[in-house]
Amino acid sequence: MPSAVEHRTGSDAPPDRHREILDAALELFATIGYRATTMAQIGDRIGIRGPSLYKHVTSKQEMLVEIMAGMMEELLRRQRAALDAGGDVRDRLERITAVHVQYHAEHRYEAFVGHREIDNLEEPERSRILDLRREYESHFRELVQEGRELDVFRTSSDRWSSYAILDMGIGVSAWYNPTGSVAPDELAATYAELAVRMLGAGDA
Amino acid sequence: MPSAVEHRTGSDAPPDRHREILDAALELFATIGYRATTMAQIGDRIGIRGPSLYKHVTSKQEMLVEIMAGMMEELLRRQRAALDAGGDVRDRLERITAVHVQYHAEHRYEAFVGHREIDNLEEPERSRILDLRREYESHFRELVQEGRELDVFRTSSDRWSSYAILDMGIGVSAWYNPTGSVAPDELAATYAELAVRMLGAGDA
DNA sequence: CATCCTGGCTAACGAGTGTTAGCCGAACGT
DNA sequence: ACGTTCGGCTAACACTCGTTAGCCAGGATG
Repeated sequence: MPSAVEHRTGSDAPPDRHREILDAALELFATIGYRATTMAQIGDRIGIRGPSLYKHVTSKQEMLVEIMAGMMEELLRRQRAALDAGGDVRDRLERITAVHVQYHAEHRYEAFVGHREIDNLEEPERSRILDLRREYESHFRELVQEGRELDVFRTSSDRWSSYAILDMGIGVSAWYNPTGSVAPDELAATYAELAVRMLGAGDA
Repeated sequence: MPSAVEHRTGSDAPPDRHREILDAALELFATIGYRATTMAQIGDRIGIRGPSLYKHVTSKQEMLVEIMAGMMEELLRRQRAALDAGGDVRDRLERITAVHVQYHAEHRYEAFVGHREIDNLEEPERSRILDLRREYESHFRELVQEGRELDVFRTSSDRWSSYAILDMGIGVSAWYNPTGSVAPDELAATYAELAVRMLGAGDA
């Protein structure tokens, strides 16, 4: 289920301009930033002029909202699925870490924009998305805490450890190269292992 | 050696406008971003008008250059000192990790801007600073590699592990609260421990 | 006292940009 | 055939913002 529609080859398949525009915008937002991106540039990417975009989207700001809300909701959805799959604390922490990293590799543009452009969202969307993010982060913290109380994890601070895991995953979206030789799920598994080792529950 | 000059209390002590302006700019760049920050806002912070800034700085872009170059050079300086202090691989890795984290906590604005605004630097400054960053990162990777070859560290990839350590430190600059109860050096020590555990060299 | 320098100010320019208005050709339904 | 809708286009508006020009008060300097 690829989210990008590539070059129009001829004139078959319905263009789905809305998606096409959002994909172009996403790439530009990720590459040069929301404020630096102009409507004309987005139009260029799909071969139309800037003002023509308004036949398909309502504003630049709304495009950012759509991208960021979609990103955060999808991320939470996957995290919840990982948690609902059950297992012991360590299993669940490995799974949500893997989900976290895999998403940040597979959807590095969405993830990168999702973290970098929050302050360019106008209220009330900004607060709404920050709430989602807090919920997302809290699942890591609660799991680390649970593991520590069960003596599965050893850590001096649930908060710092969970932030460390979160941040090393977020970092992936900044350097991951999809044309490289490492697959997202491979990277995810490696990072999950790093995380549990960090929490003092390595397989030694 | 605090870099910020706070509220003018009266009219003593030379204002050192240049520093004052850079500090105001830094705070704004970190808070709302380089492109979103206007010269008028920077002026507001120190009680003068936007155009008056040009009596002390040459341009907005040059302020960004000064901030980012200063940050990266200072970071490298500290890292080199940590490496030159010697010790075995594990000692050195713990030390550069601690330096990394401590700087990102103590100078979270500089660090945050340093990573977020790179693409807003015009060439050739951008390339120059990216070179410094690559050098900085390579020291982590080389140390991880050295440790792995000596069987001190166990890791499936020097590159990924070192990126993980780097990114969890960078993340600190985004969430660290200087008015909180945790001191930068305390956090640094904790993260250094997390790092070596991650590399399979925990004290267990 | 006269002069100059420092560092503020306002006014204005010029470039860039999101968005709106209004036009028009092509495809399509009836 | 004909009207309507879709989705392009150009022109233009409204506004923001970095930067420059030019003025002036006040203190330092001779």
